[in-house]
Amino acid sequence: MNKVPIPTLERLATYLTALIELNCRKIDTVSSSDIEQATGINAAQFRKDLSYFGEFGRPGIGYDVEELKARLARILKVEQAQRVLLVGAGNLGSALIGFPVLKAQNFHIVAVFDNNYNKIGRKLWDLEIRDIAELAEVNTELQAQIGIIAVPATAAQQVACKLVEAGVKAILNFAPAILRLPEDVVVRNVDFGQELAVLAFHLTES
Amino acid sequence: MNKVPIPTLERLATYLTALIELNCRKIDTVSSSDIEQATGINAAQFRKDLSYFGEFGRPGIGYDVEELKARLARILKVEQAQRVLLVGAGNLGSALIGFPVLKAQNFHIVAVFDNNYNKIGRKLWDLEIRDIAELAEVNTELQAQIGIIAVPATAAQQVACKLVEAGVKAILNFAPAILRLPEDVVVRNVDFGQELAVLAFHLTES
DNA sequence: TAGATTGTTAATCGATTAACAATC
DNA sequence: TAGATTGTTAATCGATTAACAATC
Repeated sequence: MNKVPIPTLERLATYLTALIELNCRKIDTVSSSDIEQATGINAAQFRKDLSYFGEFGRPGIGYDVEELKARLARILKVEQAQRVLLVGAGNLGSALIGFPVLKAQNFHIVAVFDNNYNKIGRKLWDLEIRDIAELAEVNTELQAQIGIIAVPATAAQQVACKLVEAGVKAILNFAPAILRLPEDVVVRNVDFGQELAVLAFHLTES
Repeated sequence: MNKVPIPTLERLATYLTALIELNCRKIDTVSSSDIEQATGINAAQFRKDLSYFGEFGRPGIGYDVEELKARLARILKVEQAQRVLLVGAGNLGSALIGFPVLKAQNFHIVAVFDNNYNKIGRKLWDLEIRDIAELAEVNTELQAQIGIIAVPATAAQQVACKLVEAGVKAILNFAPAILRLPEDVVVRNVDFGQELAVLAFHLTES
């Protein structure tokens, strides 16, 4: 399990989604080329990706959907429910809490924080919005390891530091800001503006 | 301008964000190592990325912030306002319309569509939610080239086809689904579940 | 057994980084 | 001129794909 490439991990999540789908359709065995069919990812790539984690299939037969699904979920640590802290009770934060996909994938937002006194104390869906100052304290109880940053870019670095202080080890950052954090904290950035810019590049002059 | 790597385009957007920031701070000249400082991206990488598009700096001096910013915006086609169609008037759609970053980066959501008759005709912010069936018709007027899919995964493929029919050439897809589309249509997928799964992988057993 | 498909090694491809001559 | 920094070529690194022996 030595140094798994990030693209491999991303694809693992894609395979898992495809397997859940296949499982629903009562398909119980698949070959690597079936996976290529379903995901668009090269069959050799799929086998190579799995090889980082051991052996999963049977030569001449293929893979057991149910089993592979379970093992991938285990590798990605999504079979156990993961607690997630959300910072930022704006539109995006609200959308994330209400997003069915996250719960379906076993990620549970267990607390929301904001620094706006007009929001603190109010409810966002079924969660009370708490003061960002209480973050560390609240998390001594909750022990969440994942945090989501859904605040303006100007506040992002500061929020990130607070999350790390509170014991968070992995951060999903929606603010268009470059976060400087300790080596042992993993960050993934989602930047809608960047995504749209890459798309716009490909357009012909309008 | 032959075959620019996707990672280069993504970084271009990052440079642009950094340059806007530097410009605000009244800094008017930067070197590639200043950019490395600001973005964490290797200075040689930065120069290499620019080299796909021509010459931008002066040896011994560096780059003019104002000029570089303008030229990058032009390359990414974000100096001109881009019209964007949104499909899906749920929480995520609502968050996207209300997201200040998009407008700031010159992306304007000009129409929202849904298939839910309880929503059609209502307003989402200042936009009337329209019937998805009218998509192509509405876009003969608007001529938007970018579409955003913010619907459940089960509906994503169908929506994508409708967008393409309506003349959209670039799609930002938030549904965890693999879209099959004509070669000349560009797609970028944003999958929150996948992002969180990659993060969860890096956690130690809890 | 013959056909299918795996897991893995080797070959290819592409992207990142380093080095340096050109030049301000 | 001397020092700084570019743009680009070449070297390194890593990821993808192809090929194939092993095996069901």
